[in-house]
Amino acid sequence: MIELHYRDARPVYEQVQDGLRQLLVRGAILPGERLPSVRSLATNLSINPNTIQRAYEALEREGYVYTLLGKGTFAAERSDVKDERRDALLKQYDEIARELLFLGCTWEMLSERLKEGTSDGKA
Amino acid sequence: MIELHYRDARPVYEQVQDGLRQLLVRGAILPGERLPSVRSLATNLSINPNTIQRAYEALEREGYVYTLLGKGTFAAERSDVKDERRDALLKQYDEIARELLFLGCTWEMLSERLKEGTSDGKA
Amino acid sequence: MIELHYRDARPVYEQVQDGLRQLLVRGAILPGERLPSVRSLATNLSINPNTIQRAYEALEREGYVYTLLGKGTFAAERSDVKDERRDALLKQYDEIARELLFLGCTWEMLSERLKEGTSDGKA
Amino acid sequence: MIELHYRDARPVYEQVQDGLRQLLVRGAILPGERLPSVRSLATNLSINPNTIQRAYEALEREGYVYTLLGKGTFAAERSDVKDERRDALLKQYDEIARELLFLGCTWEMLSERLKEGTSDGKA
DNA sequence: GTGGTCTAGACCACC
DNA sequence: GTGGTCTAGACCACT
Repeated sequence: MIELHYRDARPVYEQVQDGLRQLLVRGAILPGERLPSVRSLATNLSINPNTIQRAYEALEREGYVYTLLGKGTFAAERSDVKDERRDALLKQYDEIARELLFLGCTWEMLSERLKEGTSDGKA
Repeated sequence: MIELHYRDARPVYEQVQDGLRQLLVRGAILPGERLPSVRSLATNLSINPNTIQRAYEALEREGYVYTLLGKGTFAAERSDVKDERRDALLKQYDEIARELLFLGCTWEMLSERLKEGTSDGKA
Repeated sequence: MIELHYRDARPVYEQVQDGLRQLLVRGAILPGERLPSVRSLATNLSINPNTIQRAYEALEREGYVYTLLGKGTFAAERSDVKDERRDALLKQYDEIARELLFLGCTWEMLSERLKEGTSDGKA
Repeated sequence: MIELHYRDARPVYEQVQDGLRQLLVRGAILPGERLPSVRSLATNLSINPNTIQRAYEALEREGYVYTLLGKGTFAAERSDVKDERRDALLKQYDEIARELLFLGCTWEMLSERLKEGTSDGKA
């Protein structure tokens, strides 16, 4: 379901978070569907439940999932959220990029960072 | 001192903000030095003082200048706000880019936005 | 909805900002819900739309709301911006306080400022 | 000259930074006076020169000292800097405190943090 | 003189 | 309809 790379620079919880987000965005997990429980996913990936917990919390913060206490974690209903979130993020992206360009960063340099992030982070 | 382009997509206050930031980062305005007063710069650029005020406010939030009531606005003391700020911004940049990539944005698309920002308009 | 005190030392836009933030944090305005339009809230409180605008702008910077051009301003989706934001602010708080204490401020003095902020005026 | 506490939660470089700042603010090191070299202070305190270096950099960022390449690090000339810096910091302090109070922090809680920071960080 | 706030009213772009 | 920008001009408090 999710691939982990321990040689990766990115922390494990971030890899879990990204993996799940990918599944959610691509529709592999449908709105309303329950995500695997923290403990089951932990044993499945052979990592600490705390790490899974942290990823779930981050995803909830981002609006992709919601948690019902004692019932589990579920994929967020409205996929419209994505569009709104994307627009809001793009606005922030532009603002930050604008300032970085003045601080000596070239757009090529920033472009590079993007490409690195795309390649599943195996770098 | 600062050039304004009214045909530009970017709002005037942002052009002022960028222009001043450039002067600050490049050392054309030295740490501790007083920036032109809101009113004088306004008449100088033939725009409304409110617009200058807004730019100064943003620069203060960003940490490039500080302001003393009744005395004026001054370039920040610390010699390397730049590096500190750049590191913090890059972190945010990575986080936002990572989520945008999963929200369906391609890195080519984001790269495109960067290039546009380098030249002139924000559109 | 929001009470304004014109005799207050705090500027009006800050009172609006605080009032809305309180409603957002306490859940009186739910995530995703639309806030009143700039103009409607302005007439409602009998103040200028520009003042409301400024408050909305600040809240967006703080992460409590996001805005869609031509559609309106909405409460941020993520359920716990609060916790995230509080942790970040506490870190900044500690850093600033530490330096202030060395700059000759006593903790009693800073404590005093806090109490003043709790009740009404900023003075 | 400076006391270090290894059981302290605060990192060593921060303790060095605070210790030196205290000496500077209290006038034990006068404006223009040379601070001990990175290496000599390092051997004196029996810690890594990198740690000292980091503290010096932080102090320069804060405006308390300046560095002449190859000559050493010196206490900043104008003690007026302190007042301006203090005012700027107080403004930030008020703003952050204001938001924290809305996020569920009580002023008693924040006051506590201040007191802890005062007691030489031995907690 | 300085910055900071507020108003009234205009115009634009987007939905 | 919505938010976003800008102007003109006023008033305040601080130095």
